[in-house]
Amino acid sequence: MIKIYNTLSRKKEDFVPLSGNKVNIYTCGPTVYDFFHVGNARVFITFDMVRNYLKYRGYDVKFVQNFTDIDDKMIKRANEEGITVKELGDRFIREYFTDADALGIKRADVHPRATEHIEDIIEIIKTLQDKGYAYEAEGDVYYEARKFKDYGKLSHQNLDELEAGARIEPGEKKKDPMDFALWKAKKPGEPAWESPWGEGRPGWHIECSVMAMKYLGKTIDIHGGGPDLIFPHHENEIAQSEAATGEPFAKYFMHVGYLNINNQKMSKSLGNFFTVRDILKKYDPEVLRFFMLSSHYRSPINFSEELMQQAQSALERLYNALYTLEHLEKVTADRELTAEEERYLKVQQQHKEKFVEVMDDDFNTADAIATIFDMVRESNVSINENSSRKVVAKTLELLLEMGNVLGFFGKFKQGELLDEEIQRKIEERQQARKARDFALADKIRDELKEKGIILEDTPAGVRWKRQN
RNA sequence: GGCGGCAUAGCCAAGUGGUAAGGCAGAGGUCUGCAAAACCUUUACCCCCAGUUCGAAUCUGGGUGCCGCCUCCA
Repeated sequence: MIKIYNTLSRKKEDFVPLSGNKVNIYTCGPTVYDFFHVGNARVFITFDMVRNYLKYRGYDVKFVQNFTDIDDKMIKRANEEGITVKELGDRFIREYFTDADALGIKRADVHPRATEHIEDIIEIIKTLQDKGYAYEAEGDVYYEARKFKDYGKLSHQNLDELEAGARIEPGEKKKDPMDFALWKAKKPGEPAWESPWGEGRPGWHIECSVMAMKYLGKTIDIHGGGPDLIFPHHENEIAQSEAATGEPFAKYFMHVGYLNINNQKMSKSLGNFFTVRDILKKYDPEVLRFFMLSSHYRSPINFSEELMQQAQSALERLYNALYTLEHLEKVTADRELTAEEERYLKVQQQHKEKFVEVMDDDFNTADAIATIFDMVRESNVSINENSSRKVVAKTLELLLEMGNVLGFFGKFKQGELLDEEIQRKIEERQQARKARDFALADKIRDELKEKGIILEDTPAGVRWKRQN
């Protein structure tokens, strides 16, 4: 039984989908006004992992992640760049996919854009107005928070407490500080759409309610996002959606922990801001992914060069085991298993069961990675050139299976062949070694290293791998 | 002021009642022409104090420190 920590109850709950083995997930995607940063990346990677794992466990997952392509930041940036909001959005949606693809984040089933759902948004706002939850004020439309009696159930605050901390901006047309905009009247120079309230654009929160509902139905199984979305964004989504449909908006809310820099929240004003694009200049994307999944998704994590280095070394250990197994698969004999090998496979099977057990427990990827390391040690100790090929193949298969669930081992190309020239060089070096001409042997090894091929001499022959 | 989180080895990080997984780094060793990889050995008063319990890193109370949300923010 999979357990998920639900922000609504602040408890781990048994995961029971609403409808059989179908699971609908909606996560709040980026506002596409810039490259996304490592904090965003953590959220995307986390939900990619969640989605993978649920599929691995046999669920039929439908995954939707939106692009916010109209809001204050979009307008501001577009003006700075002297381009339209549409052009800005198009550009950074492309950039999103470039980085997300690199990180091994799979495409959602639907990536809806807010600006392509203006009609749907207007419909819902009208519904809210008809039901008495929304009011118009000089071309703006606001949601009246006090009308929704469950307001605050996600962030576990009551309205009066919230209101004590709230500010009213000068010139606001709200009746109450906790009310929030569903529709904003056009200001000079802003993109706008026709509506029953005049020209304007949607507020931020309503887009997610509308798109989630449109693609996944009135109630979704899992809704997720970054920690700072709990309030007000998700709180407001609940208020809008549940007022409009009369049904629960989402069964489980999952929120990822912060990614900090030097134990502080990343922010542009502190100058501790890293885009994924920058990180990938220095590190392999999979290292970033490994780093993220080395901690539980709800824990805050610190980002630093040192930790990236550690992650890189750790990942390398995993890859080394893979390369060794692949090499052994070529040189071992195809024969029946020994009793010892049967026992070994049983132990490996237990590691895999442990992997599933800890992943079932609210996606404990840190523990899951530990089971992969356990399996690797077992393999390194027990498997060698005298092993049965079946055992080698089975080990490799298990490792790849577990690694792939977490999105690792994307660079491991099984059965990859070196081109003939390199192959010839390796043989030439072996001849030199046999003749004890180590100067030549080392020279060849260095030459190949420059081409990114690392040679390692093992009892089972020469093993090669690609650098990084 | 309201709400919440965190504190485990040099670094990172699992672990919610039975005396501490895993990784990185360090030291020593084995193997090896060298290198690499791998393996073995080695490193923890679980922030402090009190309590509950046969037994607590794990539960309770108090304290200290750090962080976050309550305002756009992943």
